[in-house]
Amino acid sequence: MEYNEKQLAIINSAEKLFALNGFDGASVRDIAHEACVNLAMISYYFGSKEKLMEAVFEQRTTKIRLKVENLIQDTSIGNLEKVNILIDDYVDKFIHQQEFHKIMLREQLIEKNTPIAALIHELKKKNMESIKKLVMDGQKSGEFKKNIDVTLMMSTLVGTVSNIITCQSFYREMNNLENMTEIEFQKHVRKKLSTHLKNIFKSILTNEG
Amino acid sequence: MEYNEKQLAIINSAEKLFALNGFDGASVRDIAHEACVNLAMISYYFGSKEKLMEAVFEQRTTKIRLKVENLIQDTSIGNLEKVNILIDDYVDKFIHQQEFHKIMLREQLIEKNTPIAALIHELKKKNMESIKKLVMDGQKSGEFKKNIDVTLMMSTLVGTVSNIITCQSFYREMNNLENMTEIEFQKHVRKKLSTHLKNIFKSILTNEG
DNA sequence: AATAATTAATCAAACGTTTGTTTAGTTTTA
DNA sequence: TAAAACTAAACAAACGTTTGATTAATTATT
Repeated sequence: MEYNEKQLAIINSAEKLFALNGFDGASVRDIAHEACVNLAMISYYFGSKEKLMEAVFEQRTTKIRLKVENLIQDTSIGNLEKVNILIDDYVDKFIHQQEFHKIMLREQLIEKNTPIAALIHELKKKNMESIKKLVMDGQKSGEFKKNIDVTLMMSTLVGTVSNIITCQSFYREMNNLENMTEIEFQKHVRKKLSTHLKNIFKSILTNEG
Repeated sequence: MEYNEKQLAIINSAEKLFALNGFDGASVRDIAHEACVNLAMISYYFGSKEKLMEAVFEQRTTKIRLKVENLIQDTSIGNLEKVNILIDDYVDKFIHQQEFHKIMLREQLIEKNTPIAALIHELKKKNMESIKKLVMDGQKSGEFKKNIDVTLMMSTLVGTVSNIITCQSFYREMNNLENMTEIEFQKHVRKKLSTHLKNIFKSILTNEG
């Protein structure tokens, strides 16, 4: 879908306010005001608030799919190295699209079969299948051990990153990082998360001693 | 606070619907209907919807504090064993109070200084301090290694459990557990999460080979 | 190239619902 | 019989959406 400037302004404002206040908590009036457009333009362009939410998803999910497919093909990289690249990719995506990820977290708490729930489900399933394949490759080559619960492992990846991002201010407080600028802090967290998760994954996947 | 039967019915219904639809998504009419009480009873007993939410928190957080304080005192248990007990305690609490934890997850996405945000913050801070102390004890005794990021470690605990509980149906689907009863599944997840997290924590905390 | 016709974009105002809360009255309890 | 518990109805405010009018931009016609 191609959007003009005004439509993109609405989508960006919607993303921001949906992330902050939730779908029901963010009124179309607030979104219109934030985007500096007339209230009626939202219905005019997107049809409804619900459809606007779908547009936000459509706009963001296109870029969000992990680059696993291409990565798996590459024969010049070891499988553990591939996993490490994947971790960094995931951490980066989450940090740089925090608001959208917050919407996703919220949406997953609703156990209804909305069109958005279907989009999220498909996205997760595709990623999971790719990663399962990657783990199997590592097991065949002898790099990884047997009996790995990939779902559980991915929950640790996704869960840890989600938690840190959701509780940023708490993390800052606990580690006396309140004076860091936003960019400094992002860099710090990125590095910390990366090494933390790589260590965990190494311990889950290999028989390192 | 002491609540009568009707008040408890309201609190329970509110917990359920807040977890499912969020604060704004759950109307007081829905809550009243679910609790089989007249709409006006909510204002009558709790004053407002906001105060009802606070009552839900007050009612649940009293039981939720991890039993770390007592645990730390106990000299008959090793520190790694204490950590393992803590993990089981946390997993159990999360599984048996899923709805309340979903509300907490949602509430943490809102970056506003609501009374509830303050309650959550205090709860987390107290737990974090206790666990930091526990880790330090383990380091002094030589059981644990140095340079442990406790915040990051706790993010992995909380994040992994949250993620699995939030995405239960996805976890079931990925592991072909759709036919399990709710209780069987809870037992299964409990065991899986427990061993998974204990392995991770052992690897984070000790120099095991 | 100038004008008419058509479409798209924009807006303030109003629509009908639903929202949380209150009222004023009734029933129950002690 | 006074206080507490309870209710149906009404309240104003906020909600998402639609309307009808107006302006800007594009296309068609002469």
